Formats: sequence, C-alpha cells, structure tokens
Amino acid sequence: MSESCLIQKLSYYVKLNEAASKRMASLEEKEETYEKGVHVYGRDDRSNRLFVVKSGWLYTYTDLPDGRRQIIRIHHPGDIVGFPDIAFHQPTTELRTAERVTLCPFDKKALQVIFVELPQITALLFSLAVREEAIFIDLLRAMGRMSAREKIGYLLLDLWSRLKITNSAASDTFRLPLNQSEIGDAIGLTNVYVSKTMTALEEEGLIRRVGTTISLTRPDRLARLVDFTDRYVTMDTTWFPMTAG
Amino acid sequence: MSESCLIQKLSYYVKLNEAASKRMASLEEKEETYEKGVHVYGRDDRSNRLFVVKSGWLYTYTDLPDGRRQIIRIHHPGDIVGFPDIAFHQPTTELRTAERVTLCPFDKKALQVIFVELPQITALLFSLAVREEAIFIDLLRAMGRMSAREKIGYLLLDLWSRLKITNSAASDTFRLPLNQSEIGDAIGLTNVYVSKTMTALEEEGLIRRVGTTISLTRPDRLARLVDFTDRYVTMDTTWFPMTAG
DNA sequence: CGGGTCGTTGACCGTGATCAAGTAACGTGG
DNA sequence: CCACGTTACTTGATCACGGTCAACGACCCG
Repeated sequence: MSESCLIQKLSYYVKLNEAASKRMASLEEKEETYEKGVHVYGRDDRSNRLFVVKSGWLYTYTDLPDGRRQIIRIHHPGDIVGFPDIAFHQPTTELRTAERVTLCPFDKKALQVIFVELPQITALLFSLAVREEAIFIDLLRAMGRMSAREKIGYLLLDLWSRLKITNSAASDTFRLPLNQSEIGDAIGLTNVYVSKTMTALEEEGLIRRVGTTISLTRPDRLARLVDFTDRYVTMDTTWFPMTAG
Repeated sequence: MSESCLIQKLSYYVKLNEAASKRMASLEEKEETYEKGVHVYGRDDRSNRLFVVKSGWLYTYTDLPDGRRQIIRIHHPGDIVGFPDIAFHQPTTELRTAERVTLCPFDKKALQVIFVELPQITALLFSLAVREEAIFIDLLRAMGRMSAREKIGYLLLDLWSRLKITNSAASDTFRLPLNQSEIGDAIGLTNVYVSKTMTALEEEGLIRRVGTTISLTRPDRLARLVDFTDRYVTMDTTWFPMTAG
C-alpha cells in the first residue's frame, strides 16, 4: 500500500514513530482527481478542508468585481493547500487546477486531533504555515517594488527553488504548465507584457524556452538581480518538542 | 498587578482557566520600551522572539539592495509580531517603530510549552497566524491589481477596521502616525503620488484630514470601491479543542 | 478544413515615477 | 525673540514603464 501523502510530506522534516504515523493516516480521506482548468473549491463552499497535493499544479486566486484577477499562490506536489482559510468559516480564495491533479483532502477538524495528541506534528504544521507567510512577504516585496523584468525573474526563481526540493535532480530546466495570462496574474502584469519581458529575458541570455519548459541559464545572475532568498531549503526545527514515545 | 499582554489578547477569543493563565504568564518576559523611529530587530539578529504590542505603532519592512523599501505590515497594540520568522533561524524582515512603543517579548521556545500543554491556545495561535496569511492575500490583491486610488483606500480601510476592534468606540476618525513616504512604502507608491492621491480623495469627499488624524467620511463607498472584506471581526473558533479542565 | 487557444508584435496611451522648487511647521540655539 | 535647519507635504513639468487594443501566426484538435 502506498504511503499517505501527508505522512510522506511531513517525514521529510521530522521522524514519525509508528503510532503517530497510524494516527495521521487515519485522518486522511480518499484521494480525488481533477481535470485541467477546473474549479476545486472557492468562496461559496462551506466545506473547509485542507489538501495535500499528490500530483499536478494548481493555484489559488481571487477576482476583483470588474474581472481583474490576482493569482495568489501556485501549488505543487507535496504542498499543503488551504491554511489561510482555516481561521474563517469559508474559504477566502478560489482554487483551480492548472493541469490534471490528484489531491488528498483532510478535514480541518483533523487538526484538533493533532493539536491534542501530537505536539511535534503541531510544531511542524505551524512552521509550514508561517513559512508560507514569509514567502508571501517576499512576493509582496516583488509586487510592490520591482520592475516587470525583476518580477518575472523572481517568479521563475521561486518556482525553480521549490521544484528543486522534490525533483532533487539539480536541473536548471523545468516544466511550466502556466500560460502567460496566468503568469501575469501571478505577479501583477498583463499577458502582453509578460510576453515582451520574457522575450527580452531570453535575448539577454538569462532564460531559455522550449515549448512549455523553461531553463534558467544563469540562475546566479537572476538571483542577484532580484535579491533572491531561498525559503525552501532550510527550516528551523530545533525548537520543536520531542516526540512522545 | 496589570494583566499580561498576551493573556489579554488571547482571552478576547477564548476563555482561559486559571491554570492556563498562570502558565502563559510565566512565559512572558519583562516589557520593553522603544522611542520613535528606532530599529527593534532585523535580519542580523539571532534572538528570534515574538512580541505582543502593548502600545504604539510599529512596522516590519524589507529593503532591496538599491534602497527601494517595502513595508510589509503595520502593527498595532494587541498584535503579535514575528510569526513569519519562527520557521527560520533568523528574522526575515526588519522591525521599526513608527512612534514610541512598548512591547512584551517572549521567546519562540515558549511555543513549545504551549504546544505540549495547552492545545486550545495552540489552536488559537495557529488561527491568528493563518489569519495573517489571509490578510497578506488581500494585500497582495491590492498591490497586484489595484490603482493608486484603490490602494490607498484599501490601506485606510484595513487600518480602520483593525483599530475598530480595540477602540470599540465606532468612530470614523483615527490617528495615522505614518508619513506619506511610509504610506507609499506600504502599498507600492511614491510619497509624491501618495500626496496627490490623498488630496484627490479628499476633494472627492471620501476622506478628511486634520493634522495627523484621518476620517473616513464614506466608509461604505470606500469599501465598495476596493471590494473590502473585514478579516478582523470574525474568526472561526468552533473547531478548537475544548479546554482541559 | 474550421475553430480555439496561445504567443508575438506594433502603435498608441495613461498612470504613476522622477525631478525640482516652494511652503509650512517645528525644534534648537544664539 | 529671531535665525536657522530639518522634516513633511504640496504642486508642477516631464518622462517612461507597462497597459490597451488590434492584427497575425503557430499549433492543436475535431
């Protein structure tokens, strides 16, 4: 039997004993699959579940009344989706697939069990949640104070450094299953200007594009350009409570 | 003896029994006071404490290498400052006072105690942390997709709805101890354009300014303009674990 | 072949940045 | 009490980054 998504994700950071693993596995629901470009959940739902992404890309976004759209976060396999919503009765954003996706949902109430029985997992989930916050801070900085060129560089570096963790093969090339409208919505540009800027970046030799894949030919130069900090490689787990048993 | 800052803050949301209160109080350190416009902590510090704001405004920010600045979040009395940093070994942002400020610090390690002994407080802190995330999402939307006029409207509404909670007197007027450069850095504009935009908003009759105080004369119209959702009034606490004892 | 999506390119335009000068308020020291 | 420096806000002239609109081509799939 294949391991639970969530356990797999968490044991990347801390060692789980068997009792904890069993308990965690019991909280997870049956996995669900969605096609490309479909709505998963949104502001109208009352469900309030969290999802672990098993495969595929998806993203959360919000619309303004007049149709302007802001993509908030792009989610990859291994990510936990939905933290920002658990403080409220309803989701605050829309969740949509960028391609075919498999998700492992679990109910918000499962956290209750974790908080009472598994302090170490609690600390880990807490850290994962606040790390997301730090990542939003970096994004905010890019959105507020960077040029189009820098914004695109930032987005690519962010995606790249996340994918590096799971695809440990340290390739500079990755698949980017987003169209230019989606890229623009993620960093506050129009699809037209995304096209122009990416073409310019390619002519400068900073990136290379082949179909839907992209290569960062000078990741170091790009990183210097946008003053990039990788938030994914390290996490401070030293203060976590020890496992009971 | 005056009550602990943290307990005061938390008991707004859940009822603490005496044992829990005592335990919490023991985690807090001695309060500290800082003058206007001074640095409290930043990326060079290793300390990694959290702060409850007792009085005064302050803000977290990051700089780009060339001097551009982004104010990330403005903190008011009652706020807990520092969540985004606890996942890392060092702070990710700089913390600076906007005026004279009193803070109640406590060490990140205190969370360990809470996670093990006080599941209900754990759930509450978790919710407060992820609510911050939701607020960043709203801000991101404003930064990415709104005009200068809308951005300023959004900022004012956000500040106003936060102040309404503690100053329960439902006044439309509040003190804004930030200069226009700081306002601009908070929403991605220059001080010059902040000036022009606020003058325009005033001429439209949406706001009124007297010295350092500001009045939202048409909060409803402003809220419609920016499609504003108040994230501060409600929080879902129904799923919290019951208090032990 | 036809329609749809997506990326590209060009012409034009507007929002907000930049630069600079001027004013008001305030504190400090002679 | 005035001279002076500092900080903050305002206003105007000019500029440029990125938006808007539109046309076109590549590709895919039916």
